[in-house]
Amino acid sequence: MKLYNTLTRQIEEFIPNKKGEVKLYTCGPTVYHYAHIGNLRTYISEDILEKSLKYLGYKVDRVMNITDVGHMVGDGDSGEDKMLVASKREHKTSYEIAKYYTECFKNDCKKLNIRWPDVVSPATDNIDEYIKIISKLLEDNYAYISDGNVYFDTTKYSKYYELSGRNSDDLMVAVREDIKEDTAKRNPFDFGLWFTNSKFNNQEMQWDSPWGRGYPGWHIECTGISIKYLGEYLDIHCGAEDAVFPHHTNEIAQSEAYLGHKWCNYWIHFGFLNDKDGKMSKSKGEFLTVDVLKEKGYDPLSYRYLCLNSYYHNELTFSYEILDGAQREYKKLKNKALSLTDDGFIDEEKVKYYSEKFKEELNNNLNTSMCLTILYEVLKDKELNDLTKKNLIEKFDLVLSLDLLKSNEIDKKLEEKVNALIEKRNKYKKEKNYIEADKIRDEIIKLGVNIKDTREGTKILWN
RNA sequence: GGGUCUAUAGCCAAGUGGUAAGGCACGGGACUGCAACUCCCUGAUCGUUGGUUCAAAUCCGACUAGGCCCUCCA
Repeated sequence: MKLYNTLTRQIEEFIPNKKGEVKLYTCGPTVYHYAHIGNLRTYISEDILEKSLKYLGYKVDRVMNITDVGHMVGDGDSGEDKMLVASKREHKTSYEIAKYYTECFKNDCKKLNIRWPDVVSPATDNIDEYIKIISKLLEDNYAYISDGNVYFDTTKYSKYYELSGRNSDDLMVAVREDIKEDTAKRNPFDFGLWFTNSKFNNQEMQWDSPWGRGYPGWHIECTGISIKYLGEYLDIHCGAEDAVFPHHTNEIAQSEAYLGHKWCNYWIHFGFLNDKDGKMSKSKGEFLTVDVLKEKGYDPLSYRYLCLNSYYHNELTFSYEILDGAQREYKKLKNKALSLTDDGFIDEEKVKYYSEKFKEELNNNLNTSMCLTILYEVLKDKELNDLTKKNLIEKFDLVLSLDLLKSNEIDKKLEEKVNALIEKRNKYKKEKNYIEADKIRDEIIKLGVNIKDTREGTKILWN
């Protein structure tokens, strides 16, 4: 399987540490608010990666963290803790906030057919692990204590800039206007491992540690959770493109300093979903959640289809025009799949042929756009009978997860009502009273379904 | 200022040296009493500009435009 590795900046053959097995770590969400669809794009991509690896025959151990210990607020750093701000806003404790938004995130994943990873661990469940790692980093002089906090010394780790391709001379300190430089650091790019003394002094979540009561830095949680559940050798670590620096850069530094050897061979990063003004955010513009899309009449899976129609690393620009297009495409595709019958016998040779083609495209850096093309090819292939097509679509949907063969729940009462109206309409049609017939059709459309006249009679089109 | 990624028809998008996949929309046709369903047909020389090559959307350089990052984010 070929994947684009940020570490080497090229597409390379993926070779796991242990043949046939993949240790996969994916950075999870910060649960201080609802996730917008841009956030969710990353998890769709990770879902595709996990399912593709499995489809290709790998055994996959996947772990994801939930960041439930606060960092900064909103899209600017006004010096308040995110969890704390949410607590005040909703009159709940930080723990209640975390629990609530974790559930919301889980529900969004369900709606988008994102499989919930086997291990999902909240940052606050692993404090002992962080303390163990930080203690060793201090022992080995990779870390130091200053002004009550523990920092990682980035000058002690020679490959610090390997992932991001930067160098210390060209980085700007506190580049954003509202950020103040932390003067307790020895070097400007050192980062906090444990805080007992910071601007978030009213942090609700605090724990005892050898360095005083406080809370862990942001980066240490992924290192701690990953090593705890997946061991010292990781195959793939992924996240959105904005995590390359500093988050993943810092993770590599502290993990390899702690372990004393190379930690993870493949780093995969996902492109953003932007709007016209650039990066989507929770505080600017429309706050687009899955539920907002649903309220506007979009199927969440139309959004999944939209994401699947291009490479995971490409940026996407969101607009309703694009989503409308994706929904149209998705609905048409699904209608075609659902209209397949169980006729014929399964043509094993053809199944093998198309399955291999599909695998080849997954192997090619997860070319999901081509996977969809193959799906269209299967539907168009005149030599294939319906049952063979169905069989192939079922296989492809293990990865695509677009529910292509799953007809929507049919409301029995509604069906009876619509059938009665169709009968009435057919009477008028026979009498060539098209005015009344059209009135009834309008009535049916108002009930939320469409109808289609075919040679075999009038059929109901469930949306 | 530096790093990094991207630029293909109205829209989404594949293609990684040999004369541009696929989908949607539009238009035309078939079917239909009509139709929102279905089926058939139809479109681009690849941001600009140099260079390498027998041959470039594909490699190299410059330029232009845009995204992301430089201690919040997916």
